[in-house]
Amino acid sequence: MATIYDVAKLAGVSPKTVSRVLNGDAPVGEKTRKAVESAMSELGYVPSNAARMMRSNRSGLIGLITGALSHKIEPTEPTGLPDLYIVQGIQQVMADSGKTLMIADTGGSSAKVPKLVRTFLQHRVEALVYVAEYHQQTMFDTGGATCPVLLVNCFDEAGTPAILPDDEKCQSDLVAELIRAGHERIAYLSLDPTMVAAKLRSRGYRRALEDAGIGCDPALELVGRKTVQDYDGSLLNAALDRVLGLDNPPTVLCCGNDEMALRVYGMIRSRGMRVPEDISMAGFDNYRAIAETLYPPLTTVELPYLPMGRSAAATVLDMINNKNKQFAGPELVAGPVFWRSSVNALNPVTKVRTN
Amino acid sequence: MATIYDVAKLAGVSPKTVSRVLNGDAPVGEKTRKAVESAMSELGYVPSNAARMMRSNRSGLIGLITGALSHKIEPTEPTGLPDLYIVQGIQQVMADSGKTLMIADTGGSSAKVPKLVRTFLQHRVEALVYVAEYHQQTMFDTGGATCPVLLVNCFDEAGTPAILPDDEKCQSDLVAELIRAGHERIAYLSLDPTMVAAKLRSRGYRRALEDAGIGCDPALELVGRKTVQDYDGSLLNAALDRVLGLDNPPTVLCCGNDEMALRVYGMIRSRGMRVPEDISMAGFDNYRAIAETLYPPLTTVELPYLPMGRSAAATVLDMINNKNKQFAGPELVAGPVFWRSSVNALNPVTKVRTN
DNA sequence: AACTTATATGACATCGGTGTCATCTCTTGG
DNA sequence: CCAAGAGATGACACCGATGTCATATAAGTT
Repeated sequence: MATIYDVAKLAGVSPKTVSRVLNGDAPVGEKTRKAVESAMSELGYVPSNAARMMRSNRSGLIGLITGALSHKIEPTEPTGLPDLYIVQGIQQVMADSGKTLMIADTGGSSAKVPKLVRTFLQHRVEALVYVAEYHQQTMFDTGGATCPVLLVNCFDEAGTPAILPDDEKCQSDLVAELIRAGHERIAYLSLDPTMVAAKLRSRGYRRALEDAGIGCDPALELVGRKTVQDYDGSLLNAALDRVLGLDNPPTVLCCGNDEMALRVYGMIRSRGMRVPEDISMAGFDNYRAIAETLYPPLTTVELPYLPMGRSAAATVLDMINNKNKQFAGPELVAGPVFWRSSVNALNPVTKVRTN
Repeated sequence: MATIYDVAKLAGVSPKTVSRVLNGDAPVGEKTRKAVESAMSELGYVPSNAARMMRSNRSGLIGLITGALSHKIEPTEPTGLPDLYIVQGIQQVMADSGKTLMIADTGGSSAKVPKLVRTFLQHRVEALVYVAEYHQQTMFDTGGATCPVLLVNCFDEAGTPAILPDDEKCQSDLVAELIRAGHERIAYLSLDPTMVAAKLRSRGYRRALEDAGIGCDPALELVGRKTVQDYDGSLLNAALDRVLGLDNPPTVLCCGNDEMALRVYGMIRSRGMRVPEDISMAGFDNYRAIAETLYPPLTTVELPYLPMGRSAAATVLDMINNKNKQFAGPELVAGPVFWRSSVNALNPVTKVRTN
């Protein structure tokens, strides 16, 4: 591979002049520039990043650690691949910034993380980004890295800067829309409450009710799924029995996510009820394969994973450029409500968004 | 960041001795090693890959270019994300080999490729891998790279080494199973014949018939989809009319892919026919969301994208280690037939595989 | 003309490792 | 007892860029 010396010799100039042509950081005579440029293309010269970096101490690399590439990508499990979207968002912004993204996959085992971090540090990445597959608390072992670290879709006790989905606000926005549409008896079927997202969504549900001055009825708030593995739906069925059997039953069922809504659609129908005439339904995630395919299409709310990725990339670049700057609390990113026909509008409302 | 000199000074030895401890390439006294190791951990020393590389001229990097991260990941479009699986496979093998994979995404525009290649060359990648999103012919602009180049899921005129899915053998294997099950009138509804995969699958269909001594009936081979965008299904419906109206109609419908089979299921039913009692069905891709969910479950065949990725990684490593070695023709990788109840067994057969 | 300033270029050291070669100290066998 | 070989360590140059400083020429100013 040709070096800057080869180019210099062929062009009849000093290596430093070639360097100047490369970087444009000092004036170079027109004739000299031409000579250097033709020498470079003749030799197929490409500057070595390694050599460049030794001098400047800036690698231009960002290390990204994720499990996004290693899941089973099975559309039968409607998880929606959030981390892949986040990685996309990060990639988009980085590509424009001139930094190069190094992506390492954990292959599903977090035990590999320290080794991956070490490799990144050997490459002198300017920052480390860790993307989790769902909203959770983690312990990201930075192996004593001194570079900026950003967590995405997760957070830790130490208060490392993080970009998080605003589950609470999304749920609250959705419930607020339901209230605007005239509903007051709103039931909530939550996911496993040990999940961070489930807790936040429930809180958002309650906050929307309180903000509207309606108040929470504990009888309307039930757990619809106990563990991530509990797929038989018996818990959900029982919860549904209980809430529909109330003296003052709900007019809307808010589900912890779209998949649960899909199941509830079936259970509602097998009870001889219609959506939305007899009861309205709402989901969470805007998992299109479900929300748009169901009949009637499902009103839901979306966590903006792509924007989260983009925001994460912007934050990282900011951290690199302003090393001293303090980054306060986690950044929360919320997404839009998608209003579809699964909710019966008791009041005439302005549509929020139909697509 | 601590350097090897800092470690050497703290441990009271020469930098070269520290280097020896790092690489284990020469004997070091027990006491000296201990001293060096504790100095390293005390300083949090991590060797600089850039410096290391300058001397050894081996970057330990593999460049991967793909659009896998940038698609719309919409399970409503049942494409199956082949390239993402391939990337996974490559990642798995690379992680074990000690090489670091640099992944660059084209963001859907192939115009970015030369720039990405250039960035990779600056990092002195030891090989370049290009992964296409579907089986196709390409022109991969290597920008005069002198390192090994491998194409995956695509090929070019120049005969660059490539790893390809064996569409022909997969289709032929599937049809051979249908014949073993006693079928002789086998129709084939192909994808757009301008697609490489469609041509190969049709060829596999014909070869299986010829190998079995049955011979091809042109009336049984029809185009079911003209362009990638043609989703209204009118062409498919017409083709179905034609083939079902034959004096000697087929006993099986082989579809260009599982998605087409899904549509045909509906069209068959709306004609009052049952699968498989009145007519058997087969697909292609083993796109689980469809093949396992349909009733009855769909017999189909799978292109082994993950193994293709693993094979690609192994090939690349081989190319790096044996620069002189010649790599003949593209490597074709085939996958298994999944035998499900959409095919009526006219003969008693041994099951191939039910899951 | 003398002086300032801008433009254009090169010499040389340096970044942090590793390859080469030299040196020194022990063993060990003849 | 001494040569030969193994083990342990260091001095020094080098990989390919760029930062610093020096120098030479041209152009503009008083």
